[in-house]
Amino acid sequence: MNVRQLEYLDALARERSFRRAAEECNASQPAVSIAIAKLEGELGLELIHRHRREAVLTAPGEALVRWAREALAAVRGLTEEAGRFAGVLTGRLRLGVIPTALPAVAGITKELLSAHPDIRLEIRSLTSDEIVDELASFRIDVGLTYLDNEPLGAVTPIPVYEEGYLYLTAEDLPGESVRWGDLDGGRLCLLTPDMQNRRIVEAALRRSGAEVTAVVETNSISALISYVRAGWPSIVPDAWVALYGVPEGMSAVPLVAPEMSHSVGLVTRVTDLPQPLVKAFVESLDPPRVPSSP
Amino acid sequence: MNVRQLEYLDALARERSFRRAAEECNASQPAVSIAIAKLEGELGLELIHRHRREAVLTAPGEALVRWAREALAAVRGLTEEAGRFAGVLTGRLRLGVIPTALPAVAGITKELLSAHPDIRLEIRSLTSDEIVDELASFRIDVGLTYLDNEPLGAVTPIPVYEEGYLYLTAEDLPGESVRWGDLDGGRLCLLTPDMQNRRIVEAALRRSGAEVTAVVETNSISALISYVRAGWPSIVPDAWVALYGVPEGMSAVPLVAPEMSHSVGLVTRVTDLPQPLVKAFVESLDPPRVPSSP
DNA sequence: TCCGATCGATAAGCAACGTTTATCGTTCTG
DNA sequence: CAGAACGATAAACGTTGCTTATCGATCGGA
Repeated sequence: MNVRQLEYLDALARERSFRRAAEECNASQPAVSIAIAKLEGELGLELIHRHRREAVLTAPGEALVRWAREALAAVRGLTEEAGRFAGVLTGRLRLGVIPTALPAVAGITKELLSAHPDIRLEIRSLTSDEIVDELASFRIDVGLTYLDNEPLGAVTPIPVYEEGYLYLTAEDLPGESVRWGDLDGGRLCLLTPDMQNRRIVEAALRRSGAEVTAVVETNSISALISYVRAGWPSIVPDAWVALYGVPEGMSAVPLVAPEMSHSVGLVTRVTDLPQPLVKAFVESLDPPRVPSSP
Repeated sequence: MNVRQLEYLDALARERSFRRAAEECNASQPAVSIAIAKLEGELGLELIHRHRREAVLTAPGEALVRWAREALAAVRGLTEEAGRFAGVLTGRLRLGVIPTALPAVAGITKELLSAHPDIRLEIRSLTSDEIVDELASFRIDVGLTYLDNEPLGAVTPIPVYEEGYLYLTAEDLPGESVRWGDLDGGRLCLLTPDMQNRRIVEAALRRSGAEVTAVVETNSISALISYVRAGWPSIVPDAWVALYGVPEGMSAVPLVAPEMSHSVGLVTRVTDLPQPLVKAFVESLDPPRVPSSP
């Protein structure tokens, strides 16, 4: 049994292709073929259906890859810990982020990167559900998501900042703020219902008795803002405005009555042996940062 | 990085000797020397103080061996799982047992062994503290210990049987039972105070206001019973009597007022990915067994 | 139905690795 | 001071894992 075999198996499970798995591991396709065949021989099991066009794991393969990932995570932990002792933290920290928190991610990770220049970051935009999944299967190390809204999996939450909500429109607004109730009857552009931010907004509107029409739904906040320019107002997280500023010709005012906010923060796997990179990341947040423009 | 290197490191940490570590891994001493040197080279760290006579881990070594054990446990899990799918559960299940529960261990594991003849058992007599330690450092897989008395570590408890207490003496006893209070002023032979059973007995005596003299203290229950023969009564767990029967010329009666019992059971590491061998063991306990003579 | 693309398995050659036995220098012990 | 035990080193050897090149099989589109 070899660590390399486990890496191949993991990549194979993820990519469903010998070629792509080999590429991901910086190896040749036969290397993966042979290594997996040898692993199957050692274990006396078929791990992969080879007759199909798509390389799909068998039931045993599916079960075993979980252990492989567990082992690989430990090996990664070992390597990171070694780097820590050698004075330089190295390795790739894989971060899953919900779309609405993406503008905040640079501010949050700034300290970590400057303190440990050898760390590489991998940022992936994921839904909150995907974050829980990928954490559990060791495909990301840390998630950045809502902490207080919907049930999380078996994760350790670390609050980072409070997300507030702004009303963004192309009109000139008279006041300093808008009440949720004022939006009643409005025609808005909102995120798609599969995104948690949309569900948060819906709940706030419902609580204040406002009914709105979602004229446009999108899962991209950039698209959202472009629709605001085109005339449909929207509700956006304040972090986005902090990053881009208020676009020319638009106004952004806080939504009040009530002034709502939701806690956004990191989630990590629960473990009694924390990954050094993750530990360094969390410690670099001290004192807790709020998102700010660069 | 190689699984074999991690095995060597683990064995080295345990044995504090290159030679013994090599022996434990069925390898030659230079194999271990070279592998560790190579690992140190890869990580850029000194893992072991070599100048001393005793090979002792450095601080980084101590930290890294924890990750190594984590990885090795996952590899073991993978192997066991593979065996499960192949139809035969194989591997060694390492069981740590408090001395007073030793007579029960055969009864508890009987089902597992007959259901899976390829499983090998390793039974080690440990104190309850050691059980928690060795579980955490992956040196045993399951513990058999008291569940309800003193704080356990981060373990999952599974009750197995209730341990009751008998008064064992070489005299003829008139009644069917003895009250704890009746022992006041007695001269007994008891286990040493570092054993949890002794602390349980002390607490029971204190509660019923009885004061006794521990004429002989021992950490071996066999020695205890030999002293009973020699004339000093004692208090023994009922499991021992169930195994050996009441020795010739002695009497054993339950201690009552109150009739006390303590829960004895298995403890396992908390994990969301249970070891197949451990899982099979726990499932083999269904329905819960009580210790019985063979 | 056939051609081309893509997939994974196989073959052959090669370099690197892990292991062994034998031996050396050092350190603790009686 | 002699002997034993320890770990490092050297040399030799078999194995492993990797590469490139190629094959047979399968799927999709004209």
